[in-house]
Amino acid sequence: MKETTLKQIAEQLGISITTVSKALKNYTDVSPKTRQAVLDLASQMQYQPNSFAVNLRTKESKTIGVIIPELVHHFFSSVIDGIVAEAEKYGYLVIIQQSNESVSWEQKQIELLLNKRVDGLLISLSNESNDDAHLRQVIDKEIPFVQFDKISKLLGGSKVIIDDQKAAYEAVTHLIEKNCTRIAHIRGPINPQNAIDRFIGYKKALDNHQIPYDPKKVYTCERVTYEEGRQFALQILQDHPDIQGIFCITDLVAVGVLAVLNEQGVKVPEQIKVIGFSNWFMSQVITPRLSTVEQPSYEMGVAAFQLLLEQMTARREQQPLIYKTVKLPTNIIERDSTSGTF
Amino acid sequence: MKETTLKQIAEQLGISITTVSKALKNYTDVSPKTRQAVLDLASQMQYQPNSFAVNLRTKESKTIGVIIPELVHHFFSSVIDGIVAEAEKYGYLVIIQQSNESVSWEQKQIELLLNKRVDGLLISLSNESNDDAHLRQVIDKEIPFVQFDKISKLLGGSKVIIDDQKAAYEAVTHLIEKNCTRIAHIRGPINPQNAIDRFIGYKKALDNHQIPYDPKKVYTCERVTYEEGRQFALQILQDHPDIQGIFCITDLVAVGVLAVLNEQGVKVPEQIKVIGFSNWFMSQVITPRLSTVEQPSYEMGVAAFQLLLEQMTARREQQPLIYKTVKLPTNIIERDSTSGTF
DNA sequence: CGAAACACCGAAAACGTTTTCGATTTCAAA
DNA sequence: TTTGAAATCGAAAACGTTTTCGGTGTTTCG
Repeated sequence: MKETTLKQIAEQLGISITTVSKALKNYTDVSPKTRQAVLDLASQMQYQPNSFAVNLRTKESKTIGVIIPELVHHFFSSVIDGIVAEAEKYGYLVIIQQSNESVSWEQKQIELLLNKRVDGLLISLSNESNDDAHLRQVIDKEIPFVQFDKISKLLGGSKVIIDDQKAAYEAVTHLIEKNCTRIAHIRGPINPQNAIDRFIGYKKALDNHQIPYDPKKVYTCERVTYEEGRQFALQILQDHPDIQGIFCITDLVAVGVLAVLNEQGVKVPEQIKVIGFSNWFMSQVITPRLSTVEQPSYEMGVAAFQLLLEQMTARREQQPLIYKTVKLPTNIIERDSTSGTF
Repeated sequence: MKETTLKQIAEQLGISITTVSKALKNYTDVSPKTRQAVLDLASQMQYQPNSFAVNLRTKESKTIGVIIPELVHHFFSSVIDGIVAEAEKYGYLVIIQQSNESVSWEQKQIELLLNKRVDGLLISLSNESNDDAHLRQVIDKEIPFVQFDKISKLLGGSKVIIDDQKAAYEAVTHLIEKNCTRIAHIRGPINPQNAIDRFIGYKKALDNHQIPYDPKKVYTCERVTYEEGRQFALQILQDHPDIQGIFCITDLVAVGVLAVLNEQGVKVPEQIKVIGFSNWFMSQVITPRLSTVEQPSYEMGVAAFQLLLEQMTARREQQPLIYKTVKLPTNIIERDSTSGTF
């Protein structure tokens, strides 16, 4: 009925707890004979080390924490997928907490996870997080820590990102190559680095193709929703009836735009071309199928865990933490919403 | 630099560890004066109990495990959302593992979580799981345990489900009320209880409305994908050119169906009406917007945790576990894909 | 004034493991 | 036969907390 412990095995075999422990952990100072006896009895009694005791003794939980804005986003659940899969290979379990795009929640979740004494932390910042005081403590305490996707450039630690500027540049260039010259951008909120970078990429692409930048053609989302996509689409039709291309901060917004254009009888891609970002699953099943920027979400999770693992092993060996930044490649996926030229 | 411990506080104050511990936990046998002194110093030194030690001592981890087939499904991430939110209220953290629809993985994940000594387990079965031997051990060990959504009727423990038969009955009846008489059903795999129940609901609805059941109009998915939706749609158009309604096991499949009908120039809902299941986010943004059965996913997560909590507290108080089954209500959401009558 | 009640505190055990370090035994070499 | 090294083992401490139980010292009441 009760759980098997080292003590029980030791008593049954008439040897010490120490020897049992050593036998199970491949120490060299235990004879082959006793080792075998221990192994046999242990498997027979279905011995499982008590992880509470192991944690206490080793000061490790073999658990990492992940904080993301929202789980119910295809991108994030896909990143998590990658993290969990990679973590599993090394015997780590993953605890996921959501910040709900609020910096105070983010703060709270960090403390929760630190109290649970996770071995490391993976964070994608909330849109609200322009200030990073609550993250400083993580750095200061030397907790292994890596940021992914939505990061703070000012903050130390490892990072896994895509080249948002380049990706946005390519997306807008894609529109330009289709002969779009009047191109609007529905951008993300002010704080997040990736919204900023994509906006810069948009401007650079215009600039490099001798298209004048017009701030009136830029619309700023607050919450990056389907609804906002719809609203801005209407707004754009009203403000710029001659618009030819729309570059959206994310597919969700682009889908909202497409819905409105569809309702208003505007033909896509014949009259207006639309490109999104992130390649949500949804994008390939709507009509017209949405062109977008593919972002390696699963791979991002894998890479993030690997960087974290480096730090965790460094820490175990009392060595200074290694901070790296990994940039993952993106690529344009051309579908119906940008096909053909004007 | 080092973590604050009870010992440090005790030494600073010249009292015993015992008293410090009691002061922090509202024991009655410590004077207000010393209590205050302890509280002050503790907050000043930023004392945080070492959870490893607490776990070991209390034999609780304040952590629960969740096993789902796949995270990257809107339904499941939404359930998880509910679980995490509710768990947080009671100080529980959540570890999520995926079975990838494979029974051997499911087995493996259960063992992983049990080894980590989670206080309870929440499971939604994989499609493969017709056999439940690997779950018996959980029941036998008296681990608090509740199944949700995809359950095994044979297995004990608490359960949170919807009334799949009723929901499917209503969905098909909805089609019939729109004057559909020739109705196909794209069903789920053979094992999962909910696929079976929805199929039964489909048959009952036909039966109750004097429509003969035709097994040729039933198509069985193996992996319940968008692609399968497309394939079966083509098949249906070929087998039953006069079909009027299609009831799909899930929205994802329905979206595949819609795509094909669209490509083939079949008008929805004018020529064929389609209804899905689960109300994925996608369903309200495609054209035509998909009618579906709303399934309370977030609420399912909340309810599942509550049932688990009941068991966990019962267990802590050495009382027999309470097993309950909760059925959550569903309702039909009518959108464009079933609007109008023939 | 004596006894009983009360308020406050601490020693110690326990949870189960890992690891250090010293002790013992064995065996080959001198 | 002695010596030294090698092989094998175990005692004990440590990780940090919780909780039982007994021990003071003080107050209250008959």
